[in-house]
Amino acid sequence: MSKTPEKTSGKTPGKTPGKYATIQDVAARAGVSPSTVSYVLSGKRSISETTRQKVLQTIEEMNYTASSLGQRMRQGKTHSIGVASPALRANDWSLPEFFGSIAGAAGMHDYTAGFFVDRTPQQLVELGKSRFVDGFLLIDTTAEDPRVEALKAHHIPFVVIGRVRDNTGITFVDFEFEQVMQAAFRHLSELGHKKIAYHRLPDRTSQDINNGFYIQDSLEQAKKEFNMQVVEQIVPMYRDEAFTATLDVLDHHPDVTAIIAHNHIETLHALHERHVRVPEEISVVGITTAVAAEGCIPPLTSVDVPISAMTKLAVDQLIRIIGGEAPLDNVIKPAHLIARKSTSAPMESKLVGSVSEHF
Amino acid sequence: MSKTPEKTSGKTPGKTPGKYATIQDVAARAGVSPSTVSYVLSGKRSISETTRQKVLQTIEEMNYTASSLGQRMRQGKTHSIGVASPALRANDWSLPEFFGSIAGAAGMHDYTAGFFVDRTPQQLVELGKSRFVDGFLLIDTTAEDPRVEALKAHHIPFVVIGRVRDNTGITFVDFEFEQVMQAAFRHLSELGHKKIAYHRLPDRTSQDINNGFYIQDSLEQAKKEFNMQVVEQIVPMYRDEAFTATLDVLDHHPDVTAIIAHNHIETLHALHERHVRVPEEISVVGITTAVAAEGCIPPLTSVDVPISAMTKLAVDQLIRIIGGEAPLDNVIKPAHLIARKSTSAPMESKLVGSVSEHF
DNA sequence: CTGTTAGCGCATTCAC
DNA sequence: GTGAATGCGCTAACAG
Repeated sequence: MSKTPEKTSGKTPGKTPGKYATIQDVAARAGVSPSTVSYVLSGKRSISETTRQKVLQTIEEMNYTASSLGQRMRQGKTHSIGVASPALRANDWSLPEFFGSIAGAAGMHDYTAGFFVDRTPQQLVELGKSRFVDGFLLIDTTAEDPRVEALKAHHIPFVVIGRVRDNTGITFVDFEFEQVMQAAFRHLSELGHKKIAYHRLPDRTSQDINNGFYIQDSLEQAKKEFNMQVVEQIVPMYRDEAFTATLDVLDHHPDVTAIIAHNHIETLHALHERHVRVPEEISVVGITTAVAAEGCIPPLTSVDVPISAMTKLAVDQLIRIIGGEAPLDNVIKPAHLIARKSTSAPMESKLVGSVSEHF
Repeated sequence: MSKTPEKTSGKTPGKTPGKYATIQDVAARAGVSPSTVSYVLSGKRSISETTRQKVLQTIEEMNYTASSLGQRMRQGKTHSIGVASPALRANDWSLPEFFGSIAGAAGMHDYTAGFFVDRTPQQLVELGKSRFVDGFLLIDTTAEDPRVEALKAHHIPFVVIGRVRDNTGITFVDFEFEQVMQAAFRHLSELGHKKIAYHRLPDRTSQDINNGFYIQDSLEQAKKEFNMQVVEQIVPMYRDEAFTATLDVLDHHPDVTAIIAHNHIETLHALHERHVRVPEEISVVGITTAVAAEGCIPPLTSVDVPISAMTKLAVDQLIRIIGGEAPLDNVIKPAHLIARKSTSAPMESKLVGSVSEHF
């Protein structure tokens, strides 16, 4: 199959505008009007089979692909959404899943996702007003997030992944963090655990990240609901302190039979280093994604955060809003604990008060 | 009047019902022509201070921001680049730095970076031909990468981060992998190490990922250049096998005084588990990013891969190409070993042949 | 069933 | 120094 050697011959002789054929070129060559070509492509009205074939063939011959620039211009939309994120954490293991799923979800709607790291609210507003993007996905929101106010004030479409303190009038997709601890406590309680350790987030984190609030609340609720002794340790998320904290539990709280960990990786490494078998000697519950949990040794019992599902939903909502449709109801993805291989009934000998009873 | 009686598109001065003000609106209100407004904004020709101020003030009043849609249309460019990546590895620690730096570098040129995960060469070509993006950054290229051929055949601008087997006529930015082993060997040799272990990549990986070739070559060179005993172990990148391999070294090669590791995380964990002190008892050299290396305990001596610098350069090159300029010369970022805290002189008692000499 | 036509918002030539 | 006019490539409203 030989490609047209003379690229310039598509239109007026001597004219070499862009290097691609336009819909006009195709129409001229096929002897029809531009709108016919457009309709053949979009299928928005019926075309006689004869002309359809002719147009299709010409498109093939000229190697034509519709310019999204023209389409975007005509439609007044950029077909791209912005993901506004604060500085990226260097060791966030959920990031690949996060990026991948956003890019994938956007792609299904023929949208691109562009990433805007660490931009000011003002910059985001400019990006929106200039229609550089059609709207934003906001991630890692804080309780009082200035980006939310700014975008709202300028009527720029956005969806929050997470929540802020005052969620009235905003569209969000979040995880049911207020049930996380109950789910974990319930599971451990049913297995017979009486005394557990929890790597609590430091207060500053709790205030900065909105999830912090919900998790703290959830912990208080769980403590009321279940008769469980809890050793609380302040452990910043994503830091090596979780390693030390775990060793601390082993050293100073030998009767603890389970650990609920935000940073399960470090906890597992610490236990492994001390040759403490999981779950035979101690159970571990994480809060992470299914992919990460299944990758653990042993596969981690975890309250799974459905990142892909959440981002997909968020993208869907954003595109509804961009398209002028009313968004669906806000969704808080329920927290479910998935029992994998890192939890079991506690060792008899370690059970609180059982030492004297059994020996 | 036009045709539609109700579809007043905001042409009436001072009123912008739901849409944004256009350059026409501003011009009308300021009593000048659209081109004047345009020139005030672009500074591409001189404007009398009087009108300049008036226009600027009107822009302020009407809260006008130029539509990038119109600009893109006029310029024939989308102002967005695509990053074409195979499936994202779930535990690639360099990903945040990678994404962040690409987004940042693109932002400096007023470009967005969109991520296209796991697309076929054909899909990428369509994306380019439809001017959905202006060009591509190709990452994780293989020796014979079909994406390269496809994009080249259709004259779609692209830059490779990495290299392919035949690099004639393509623009790339890469790291000097062919010097990595020499750098590591030299450092260890200077410290006095005589016998070391290397976690070699499996052959299949070497063929799939172009880096593999260069690293293997580098290893052969280094073995010739330095008088060093080398225990080679096949270890897939990014897998737990590195953990086991490290334990193997400890168990079966007690006289090894240093390890060169592609997957330093697992190696460090294994050593930590066995209570082997780094660098007192064994030295470790990694091949990773500065950020990751500095985050290690102890801070890792490493042949640093300058991800941010490479991506920035790649983005710059791509944007030159998109703009019709000739790209600068291809760059291979030199491999430098940065000595941090994970290497030191070997233990006297472990030195090959030294046991009998000293005791 | 198909063609004509009018913009989408902007940057840029050409006139003055 | 400034304004008027011209498309960029496409879709959709309006005629046939």
